Amino acid sequence: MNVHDIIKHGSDYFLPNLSIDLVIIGYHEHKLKCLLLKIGDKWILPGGHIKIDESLDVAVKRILKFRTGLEEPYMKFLAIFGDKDRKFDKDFKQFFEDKGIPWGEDYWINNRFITLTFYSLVDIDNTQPVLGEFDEAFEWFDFDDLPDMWLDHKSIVNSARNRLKEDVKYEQITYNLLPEQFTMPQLHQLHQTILEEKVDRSRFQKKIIATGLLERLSLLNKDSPGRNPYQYTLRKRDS
Amino acid sequence: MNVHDIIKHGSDYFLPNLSIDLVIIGYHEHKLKCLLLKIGDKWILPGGHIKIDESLDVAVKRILKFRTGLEEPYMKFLAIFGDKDRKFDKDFKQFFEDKGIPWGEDYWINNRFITLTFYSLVDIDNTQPVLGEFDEAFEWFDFDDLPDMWLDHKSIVNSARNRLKEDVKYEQITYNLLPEQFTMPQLHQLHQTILEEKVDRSRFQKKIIATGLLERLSLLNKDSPGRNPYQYTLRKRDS
DNA sequence: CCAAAAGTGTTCGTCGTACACCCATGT
DNA sequence: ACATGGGTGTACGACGAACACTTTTGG
Repeated sequence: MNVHDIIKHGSDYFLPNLSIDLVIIGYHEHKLKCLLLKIGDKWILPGGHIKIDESLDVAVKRILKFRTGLEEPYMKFLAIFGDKDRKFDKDFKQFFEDKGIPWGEDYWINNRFITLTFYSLVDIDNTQPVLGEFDEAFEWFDFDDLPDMWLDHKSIVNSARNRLKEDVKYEQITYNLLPEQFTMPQLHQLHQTILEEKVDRSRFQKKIIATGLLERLSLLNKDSPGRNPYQYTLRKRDS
Repeated sequence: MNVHDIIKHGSDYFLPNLSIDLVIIGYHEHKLKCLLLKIGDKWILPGGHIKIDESLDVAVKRILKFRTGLEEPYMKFLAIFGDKDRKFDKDFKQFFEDKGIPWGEDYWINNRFITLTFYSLVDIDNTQPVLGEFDEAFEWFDFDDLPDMWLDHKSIVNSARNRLKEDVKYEQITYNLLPEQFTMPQLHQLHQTILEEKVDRSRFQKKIIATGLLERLSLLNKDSPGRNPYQYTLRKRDS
């Protein structure tokens, strides 16, 4: 099956009214980032569809792996978007006409889709984004500086950002945004960025260490002034 | 459109691969209950499908209202069940053959469905369940004493029960399980039932009152021994 | 030696816990 | 009067918040 066939007859391969959109979140230089793809002059969330004979969780992992190259990324259900007027027809018409690609009202791609959204936390430096057939570029955008996006995709991104803020309070999930080895100041700064507020260093460190989830490694040699921080890594499960 | 037409050609009216299942939860005599429908010799969760030109939230409210008669029930998203082998074909074949109703492999009802599940909290005494075309009976089942159910419906019910336990810790939602006016001992007992553990009366009362969400009304006249409890009701929003 | 960064300690207040005590009602 | 059930108060401890202090490094 080729891409132009899918645009037209996607229902032959995929569940016809469902789509999956991913908010892939990274962290770089004290900023939360989100991976977007450029189609035409606007940006879009990476996503895909569920094969007719494919379980949902398999589909999500397949799409996520395809987009990031990661084997076991952290991933969590975000929300459903099911409005009846949620269609991409006008945007696609514009795009395909600009590109000189055939387009028709009855193409599958113009269907009304119910979208299942997931968010994923990744280490940017360990991620190799992959472009789809129509994607002209990818870019990690700052959450506070999003470009023009298709339809309601900007609000999906923002709901993921708010959701992350909520989840961090109850779950230990932020390690996924950092390299395998990281320092406490790094983790501390990350939490402050996510929560958008100051967090007491002393208390933070004690709380994190008290969970027993981290393993303290050797000191990191910096070349900047100040004491060298310890490095930490997520403790193995079976220990 | 009649029901036999829908079984066969449902895709003409509904999104073809999506279904909605509802875990409708009530509370009676210190027990959490769940509304189930009898089809054949097994029980099933009330549910329905999304019309082709209908928003998801409208669909859920429509189905919930149809099943309970309630205008504005409390409702919350639970989970998605999207396994590829999730089909009802064998059960339906059995049922329709027993009933002498025509059945064919290619009927819509045999599709693979991705199921969106929601849970709802209702006041049992204020709820009038409605039977669908094939439903032989409805009944409020104790969570600890569920009957034989279709497919994975029993596990859906159990995940709703666990979810409720989690949600109660962070949200004030339990009022929906009680009549409009209730007493503090009632609410206290309800929380103990949901959490399946003892809760200190004194602390509970102080915490609830401190939220400022409740309005204290007149005393309730009991005919049992002991002091008369105050009645409470949920304070109006705009006050 | 000093500034900067990392790590640890101390004090204080708030809130959850457990329990005791007081109040009202039917028998 | 007393058992039963409902409402409130108190003493204790754990934990979060704020801030101070010590340790290590580069310049």
